[in-house]
Amino acid sequence: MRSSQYLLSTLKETPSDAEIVSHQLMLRAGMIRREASGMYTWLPTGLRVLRKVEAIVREEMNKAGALEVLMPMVQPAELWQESGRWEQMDAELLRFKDRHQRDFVLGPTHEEVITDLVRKEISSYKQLPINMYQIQTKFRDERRPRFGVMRAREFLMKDAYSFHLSQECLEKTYQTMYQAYSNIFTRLGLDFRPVLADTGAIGGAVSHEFHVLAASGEDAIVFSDESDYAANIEKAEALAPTTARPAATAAKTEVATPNAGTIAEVSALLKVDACQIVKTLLVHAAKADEKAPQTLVALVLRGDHELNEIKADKHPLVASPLTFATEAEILAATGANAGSIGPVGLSIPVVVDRSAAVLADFVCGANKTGFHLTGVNFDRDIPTYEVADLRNVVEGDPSPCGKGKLVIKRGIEVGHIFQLGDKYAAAMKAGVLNEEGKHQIMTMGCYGVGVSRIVAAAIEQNHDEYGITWPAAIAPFQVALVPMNMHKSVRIQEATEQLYKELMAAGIEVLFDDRKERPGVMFADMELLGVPHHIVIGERNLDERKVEYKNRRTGEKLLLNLDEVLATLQQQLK
RNA sequence: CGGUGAUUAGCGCAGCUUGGUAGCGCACUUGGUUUGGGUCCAAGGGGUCGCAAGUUCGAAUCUUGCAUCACCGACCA
Repeated sequence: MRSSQYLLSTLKETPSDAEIVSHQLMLRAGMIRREASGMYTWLPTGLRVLRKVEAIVREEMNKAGALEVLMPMVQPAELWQESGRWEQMDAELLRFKDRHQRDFVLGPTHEEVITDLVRKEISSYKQLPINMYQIQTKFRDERRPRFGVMRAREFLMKDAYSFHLSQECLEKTYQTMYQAYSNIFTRLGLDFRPVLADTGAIGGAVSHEFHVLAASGEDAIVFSDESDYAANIEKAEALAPTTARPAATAAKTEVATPNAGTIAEVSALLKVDACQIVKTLLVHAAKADEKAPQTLVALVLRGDHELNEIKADKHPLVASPLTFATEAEILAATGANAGSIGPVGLSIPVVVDRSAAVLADFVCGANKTGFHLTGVNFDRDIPTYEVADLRNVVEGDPSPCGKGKLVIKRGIEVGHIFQLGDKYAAAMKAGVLNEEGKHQIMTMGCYGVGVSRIVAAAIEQNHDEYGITWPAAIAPFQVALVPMNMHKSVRIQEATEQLYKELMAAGIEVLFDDRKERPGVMFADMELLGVPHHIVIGERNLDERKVEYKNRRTGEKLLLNLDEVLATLQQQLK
């Protein structure tokens, strides 16, 4: 490709609304342009990278025995009504009507469509297992799109769905997919980790996420420093402390804490460490039955701990989805403002985190605005309560696997695999005849890869002060030809044209910068784009029939004879 | 959806307080200059100042409403 016939569209300045480095570099390198919030046009350079990611995903899926299909992006509402997700999913599901006033959705995922397909096409156990996938645009009307294509509303995803008669068979395909995903991210040249994950709204029992490690990652993932345990923080269990609760020694005392509402303020005012204070969060309670008015539940945590909303959401007393009480509800239930509430004397159920439950003589709100209690003890002062795991683990906690302590890192979720079970197949009555000739509901797995997100994640992990330093497998071009002042020198032009022809003939993806630009402009653009191998052709070395090779990532430079350029590059590209 | 902020040329921004019909840098066009790290000089093209209404002789500037965008939070395949 000659850059004079290409759309480089590089920017010298960083657009002001791009926050993270991958978004900034994708804009500056001319890879994407925003069309609306969370919706992007992929320019030629961006699309080249996207297609390479796609190709690797496709190859590995095919190798793993999955069959490629292409399902419609626009889906009829009836399927979603049948699975129950028409009601379950909120505004994230973009709904609209056609000219006949029939309801449709823009597909955020394809469990419904694939299940519908399979129940029509597959009728015998002999056709199972089957694993089908597609690489397609998804639309999720995110409340808050951000970070460019990292969290876009419209994005490219590879989604696969497998169907089985037995759990054993599902587990086998799950393992195959786990391996295929590891192969994909290894080939992409990314530093990634598979971690145990929560199954979330999609349902199912067992699930792993594949994370690319990056400081800008939206997810916290935890590792054991002594075993291979790794999990999303949402999923990681905080074990109950092994130490017994000390005996109560202090009397319950009310102290005035005017203007001290937060844990930090109370801690400073009373000179008590945050881990001896408990915080109380009021959330809406699960309805006992349709007639019961929705009331509240108090969640009690140590002052230095954070609520894990997934765990709270799953607690039987707590309404799902988890919602916090309003100021007015808090006042009505406790008689105090949010900054002064505590578990003593409440008339609503109290659920205490395991770590908070072993505290003695602790501090909490007095349920009286502007006052706290010191010397508070469970059982003595709070007769009825329940203990549960409610908090996020913190660094240094014992690993749930029993070996080692936890370390926390940040990750970008680029893949997610689920053992779904029969959730969709049962709701949509997708079954086959088994060996006994009886109708049996199938069990499902589903497996997603965020193809467009991978492009951003790869940049988060591979950049420097000059621009992108692509892993070899997904660079938009393999080699940049950078002639110095070609328009002034016939022999440079001839040498470069010759090299271009030679490299193209060898099947190498070359970007030939034939613009009438100064050297600095060309160097800056080729580095911004992150082309891995640069060949600089200048008068200086041409006297000895030599050109300069430069490696984008390592900065390594070599002087090459003109006739050894191709062989050297082929060696580098291996 | 709550909070905060923004919206003036393709990009980055100034002008707004104190109303008088728009400017700077980059990019773009032309000519020259320079040529191994985003040269320099000159001339030029490009803007219904997000939209609408209001106040006013006069609005980018003041008022009101709306829209869009971003960030923080909530939410989340």
